[in-house]
Amino acid sequence: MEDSAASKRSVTVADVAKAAKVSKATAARVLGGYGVVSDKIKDQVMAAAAALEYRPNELARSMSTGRSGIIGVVVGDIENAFFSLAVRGISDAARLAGYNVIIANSGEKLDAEKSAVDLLIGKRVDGLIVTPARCDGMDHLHHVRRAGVPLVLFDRSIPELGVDAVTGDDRDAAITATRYMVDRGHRHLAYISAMDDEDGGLIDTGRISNSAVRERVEGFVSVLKEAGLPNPLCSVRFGATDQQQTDAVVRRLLSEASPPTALLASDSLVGLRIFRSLQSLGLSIPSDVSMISFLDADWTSVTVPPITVIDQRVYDMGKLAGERLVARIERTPLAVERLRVGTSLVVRGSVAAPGR
Amino acid sequence: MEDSAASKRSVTVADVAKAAKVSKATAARVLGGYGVVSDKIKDQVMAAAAALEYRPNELARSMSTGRSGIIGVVVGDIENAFFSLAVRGISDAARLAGYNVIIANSGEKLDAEKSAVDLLIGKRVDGLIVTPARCDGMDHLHHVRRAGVPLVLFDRSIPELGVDAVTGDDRDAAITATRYMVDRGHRHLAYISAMDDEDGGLIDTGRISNSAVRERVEGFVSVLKEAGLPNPLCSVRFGATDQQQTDAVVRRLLSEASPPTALLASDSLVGLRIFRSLQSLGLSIPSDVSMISFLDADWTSVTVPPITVIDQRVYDMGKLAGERLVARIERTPLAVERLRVGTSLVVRGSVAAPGR
DNA sequence: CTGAAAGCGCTTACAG
DNA sequence: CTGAAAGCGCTTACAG
Repeated sequence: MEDSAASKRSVTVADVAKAAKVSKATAARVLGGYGVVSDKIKDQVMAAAAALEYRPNELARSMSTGRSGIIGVVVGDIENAFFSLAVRGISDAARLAGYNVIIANSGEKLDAEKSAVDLLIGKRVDGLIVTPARCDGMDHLHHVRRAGVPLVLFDRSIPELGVDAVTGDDRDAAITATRYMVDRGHRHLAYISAMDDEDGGLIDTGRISNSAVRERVEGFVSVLKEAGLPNPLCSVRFGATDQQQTDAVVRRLLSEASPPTALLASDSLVGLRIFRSLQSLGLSIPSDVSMISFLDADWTSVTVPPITVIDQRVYDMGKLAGERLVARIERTPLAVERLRVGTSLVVRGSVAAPGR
Repeated sequence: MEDSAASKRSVTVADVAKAAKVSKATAARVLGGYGVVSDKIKDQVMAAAAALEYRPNELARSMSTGRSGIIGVVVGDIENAFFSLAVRGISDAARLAGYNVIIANSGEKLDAEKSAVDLLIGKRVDGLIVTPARCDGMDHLHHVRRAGVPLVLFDRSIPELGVDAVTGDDRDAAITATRYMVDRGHRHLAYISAMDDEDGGLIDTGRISNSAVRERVEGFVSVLKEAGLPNPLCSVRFGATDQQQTDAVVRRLLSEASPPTALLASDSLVGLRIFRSLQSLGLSIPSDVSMISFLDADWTSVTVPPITVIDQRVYDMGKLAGERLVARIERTPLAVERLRVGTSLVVRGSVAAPGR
């Protein structure tokens, strides 16, 4: 017990060198696995290192080499299945390339995102993957570029930044899902997102600061327009940030003059909340209200009815982002581009013709 | 584009010092926020730092101070809701105390756990929280202690190690849940876990290497014994690692001479798989088979019927572990102990009297 | 209050 | 193949 109480100075190359009776440089060479050393001496050093339980100080190593071997990832909310799946994809790609990952949460707040980025830059990460909370406000990201740290955007793109982005095909996905519902006869639809409520309702889709949401909304709206349905912008609702807010959004929607008969949920958290709202209102799916949710989250397949979803292949998105960043770190010559990962509609049982 | 292509040398205290026309030491003092500096000079330095976009190199800082400000966390699987919730609790506690968190996955494999621990020690984390894959095989954890790095065990305890552990009250939780089912008349029960199958069936609960599972199984078995039910050990099944394996386990169980009428799932992933297995077998819950799952995962409340669960307060567990580790890092005098976070049974609709 | 020097534990030329 | 020295960017005594 007492032996661990005092945080003793850890054993260094110098200690190993002394024990092995060689110079620091020689010990460092075998311990660091670089340069050339005779087998005999190598064995000596290894034996000494093992005896002393030497563990390299990666901090010092990074200081000398200028590489930390760490990839920084800033996500919106690690508890969201979307992000934890993405992080696994990123981690897998990173590990394969010999990098480790350090994760920070922004809570989708610009301020938190800024400090997370600063922190990671401070730790001298070799590269950064970030899910920008807003596609305006990007000074901190410009700074990352100026600092020469490779950057890949995830899930959302900011063309003005001139960096790679890995996203879904959000517009197409929204179009497919919306059309699917329109084709089944729905004339009153609503799109529901957890984004902060733009006060005063949505005037202009171009002003939505999250590019993924913007493109989905644009896809949604375009289908409504092409079907000749009125006021498509009024069918887009924000603010479904928690169960209570979602209940309010859904209740307000359903008490309108022409209530929607079909709902499109912007992510699986919103989808789950909508499901609960409808359930608590005693409405049944799909006979009273149809719904489709983004993301093939686990809960969507075990409800009654199971939920029709847009499968986003988030793991692949994460993996691709990780691979892309590694390529950048290693200076592979590559044009800056936006990589889109395709989605597909998984038809289950939550959409029917508008009923009664 | 070209300006970011070359990863330019980053700006250092020396650069700022030169621009502010002061010594390195002085610049370092204001930039590092230590020592005393006149307001006038402080302003000069800050202005220069802002102009140059100085960002401290935390690596160098850590080298000098011997503190990294990082807490390392090794979890079984970050995609498991149990761990992502725990990580949020840990992160919150860490952030509050001014620490950052770096997460590594072990996939519940001892080897991966060992390298993750080595890696984190190499990065000179200030402390470590680990979910030991096995409660035997703990050389690497002994080494952590010998290196003087504070360590807190999460979810599972290893008394021989003499370090703090934060766990649930697994035995009591299992007892409560099992009793609940026995009290409703069940005489044939089974406990199902995703742990690797011990070849040859379970002989001795003491040999289960994961203490959380062991204690749950012991609780489960003790209730069966006290109810005078035969062969309690045979009612414990491992290997429900994925859907296919779980289907096999469930099918085997239900085809026995006296098939179980009530199932206890060791975690929410296993619970979900069991739910699907039963569903695909056309069995209904609870009229054909009753079930209870550990962890109040989101899917459990939206199924039909909603699932009766053991609510584990995982966020609190994580927070407590984080706080405890911080206290250790900061040398708060505290006895080594095992902290148990209480659980509660959330009764929903998945248990009924054994029917038919 | 400010500065010059040493040191943290590595790696990287540069000699021998 | 091996060693002595300088340097990475900070902080920390030690002087002045």
